[in-house]
Amino acid sequence: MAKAGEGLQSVKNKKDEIISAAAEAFMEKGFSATSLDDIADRLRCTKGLIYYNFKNKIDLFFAVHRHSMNLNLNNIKSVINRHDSPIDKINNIISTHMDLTISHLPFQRVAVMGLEFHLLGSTTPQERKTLADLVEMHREYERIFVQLIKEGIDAGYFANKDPALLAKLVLGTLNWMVMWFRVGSKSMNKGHDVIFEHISDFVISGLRTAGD
Amino acid sequence: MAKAGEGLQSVKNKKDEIISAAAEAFMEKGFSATSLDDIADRLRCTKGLIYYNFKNKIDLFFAVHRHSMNLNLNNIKSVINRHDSPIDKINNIISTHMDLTISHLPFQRVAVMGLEFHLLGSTTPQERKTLADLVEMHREYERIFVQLIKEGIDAGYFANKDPALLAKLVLGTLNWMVMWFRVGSKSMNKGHDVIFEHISDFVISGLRTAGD
DNA sequence: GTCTATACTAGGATAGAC
DNA sequence: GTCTATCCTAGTATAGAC
Repeated sequence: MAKAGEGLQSVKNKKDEIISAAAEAFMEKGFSATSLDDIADRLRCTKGLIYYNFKNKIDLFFAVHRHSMNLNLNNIKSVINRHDSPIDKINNIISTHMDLTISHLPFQRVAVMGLEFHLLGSTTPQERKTLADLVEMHREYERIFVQLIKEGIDAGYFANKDPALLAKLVLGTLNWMVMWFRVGSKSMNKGHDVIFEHISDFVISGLRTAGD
Repeated sequence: MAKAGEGLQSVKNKKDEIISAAAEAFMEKGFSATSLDDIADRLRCTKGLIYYNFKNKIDLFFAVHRHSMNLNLNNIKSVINRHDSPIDKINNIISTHMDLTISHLPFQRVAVMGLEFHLLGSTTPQERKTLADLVEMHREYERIFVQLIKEGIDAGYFANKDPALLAKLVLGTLNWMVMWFRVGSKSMNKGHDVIFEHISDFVISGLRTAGD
């Protein structure tokens, strides 16, 4: 199992503290329903401090979102740079993704929320640019999956189907975890390793599409 | 391919019209960010009319959510009542779910949103009851998947793994469609049938977990 | 840097005309 | 039934004290 989330300094500056608190608040209520007072309350400070560190609410959300994507990309890249076989790479990338999900649930929730953020029309040009950057980070993340699947197909491990579609299916299975995975949940108390293994098996074998 | 969505009268009363418009608005902006004026604008009426038909905003959202779940449950039940083999049933339920997703995208989006609605604390007892009902409908829907997977395992089609977990993985793959599927999207212009087939293959083969 | 005002507005909700 | 007018709270954002 890959150790995810390293490379984050645990001594945080104020900005990082706000980002963490915001991630938790956004996870619980979503972007619009979360007030800056909600976030400030978690930090035992007032929203004045938030405005000192961030331009406004959407700016803070973007910071959280960017933090999530950096976390994901850094971890996943360190995995694919190892010289493993395609099938090992896929296995590692899957377990890294799952590990990130459970270790940083609030950030993963925000990453998913941000993905839904069409944020149609009402954004300023500056915001649009930031949003485009973030979307590009998601694309980059997805491209890594596409690439690995492609390699797996070329190596004869996986069925010869559209890698772009397959990547979306794999990411669907993995990302949906944020909907049902709860730390310390009783209904799913097998222990994470067993869950990880089952999910990994499901995805790999889905990619093989052997049966018929 | 199952024909989904029949049994909805196309001559709608006002309540249904509002529900449809609300579903579209909620899909675009989410619950909190959607104003009643947004919904009223789509209908070319004023929010007065909405308040005449629904108690308040959350009440309207619940109505949309309930509508979605009824649609889903009715369609899916008509499929499993046919006397097919387990493997055919699974195939049919998957294609029905996908068909519902693309035919009623706004409602499926709302169903997913509603699922995220922990709506923590701030709800009234009455709202809590409604919310519990809706969650129960999701559970019922999921139980159908669990049951079919169980049958598939017993019949020797699928790997002997926890059906509850497998159902979550299957539903993850399927539900995640609402995140990337766009009607008339250019990037995914294979035609729906091909996409359906690939998704179906992926899921079925994931359930088999044959490989090792 | 952090907090305490306080300004300002969007938007949920209601009363009452038609 | 549907709309107009209005109320009013919640919550973003800012100015300025400390």
